[in-house]
Amino acid sequence: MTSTEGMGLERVSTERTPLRPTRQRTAVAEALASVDDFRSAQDIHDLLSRAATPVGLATVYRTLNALVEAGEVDMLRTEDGEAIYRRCSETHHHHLVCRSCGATIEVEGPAVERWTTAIAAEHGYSEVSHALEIFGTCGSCQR
Amino acid sequence: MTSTEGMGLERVSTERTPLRPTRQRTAVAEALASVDDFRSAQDIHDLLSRAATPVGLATVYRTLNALVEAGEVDMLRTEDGEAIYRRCSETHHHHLVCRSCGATIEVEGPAVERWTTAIAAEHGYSEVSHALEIFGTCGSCQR
DNA sequence: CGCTGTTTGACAATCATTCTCAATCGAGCG
DNA sequence: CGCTCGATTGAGAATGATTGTCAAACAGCG
Ligand SMILES: [Zn+2]
Ligand SMILES: [Zn+2]
Ligand SMILES: [Zn+2]
Ligand SMILES: [Zn+2]
Repeated sequence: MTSTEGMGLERVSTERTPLRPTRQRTAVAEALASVDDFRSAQDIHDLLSRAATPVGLATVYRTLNALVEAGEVDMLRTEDGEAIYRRCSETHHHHLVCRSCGATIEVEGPAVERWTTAIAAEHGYSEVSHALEIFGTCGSCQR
Repeated sequence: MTSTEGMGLERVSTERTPLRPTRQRTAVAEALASVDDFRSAQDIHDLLSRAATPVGLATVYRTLNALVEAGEVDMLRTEDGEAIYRRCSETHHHHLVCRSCGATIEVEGPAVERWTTAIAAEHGYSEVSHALEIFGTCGSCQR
């Protein structure tokens, strides 16, 4: 929660080529940390050009993907297929997203986890993973 | 299950502008009926040009979207954001998809339905909907 | 300082999807 | 039938997100 601290950017990808914590990579991480809902790569890019830390669009995409790989951020797709990103907790969870303002809440559901693996096994599927998002209208957007 | 019978294309969209069952619209519906896994719009288009019933790409997209609107087909997105479509049962369900060959199984989970609405209500979200897909490697693709 | 592998970013290239719009179709009508 | 008019089609252009290119800028190191 301390801005960039603990984001683990300094040690992204414990395997492979250890990424170097450059100015632009930090900037992207900070931008993500400064908002609490999902944003598109272009949003982040705009946000950074508006501020005093311009970062090339290509770099924003590269960094975002690296962060997703590293499990530092969650990525999901809007109705029309655009990728949106959000800084999330490291543990497995799902999202309750406001369809109107984008307010996001992380939720956990052991029952769901159990159910999906059970169903998959039941049908002989292995290496199971799943994607679950809940959409609705949040309290503030209601009235 | 009887090829095109009961696909409801003849009465798509009971509201709005009642769509006319044209040659190309029927062709797309049949193409979808002939496969049992998810296919991209381009796949359908190729499939139709290969056969003796060419249908313009734009029309394929238009028809597919119409069918989705009408709730006749399910659409979901691949990892890289491409839209894929599948003829499905009318009732609410989820998908267990083979990551390798695409084999799809429709599954139901009352528990999940209950959980999502409960969680949403708990956080003051209304007009709740959700998206859940399960991915894995099917039995045949295992060995 | 020079050397070398990494990172960047302006710009071009991809690619799925949508838009345009003139040509074609088809159901109802005289 | 043959005509009319809105619905439909499709070739090709346009859009827009994402990725690829590659030369220039950088960073750690001897
Ligand atoms: Zn809201
Ligand atoms: Zn889960
Ligand atoms: Zn389905
Ligand atoms: Zn399979």
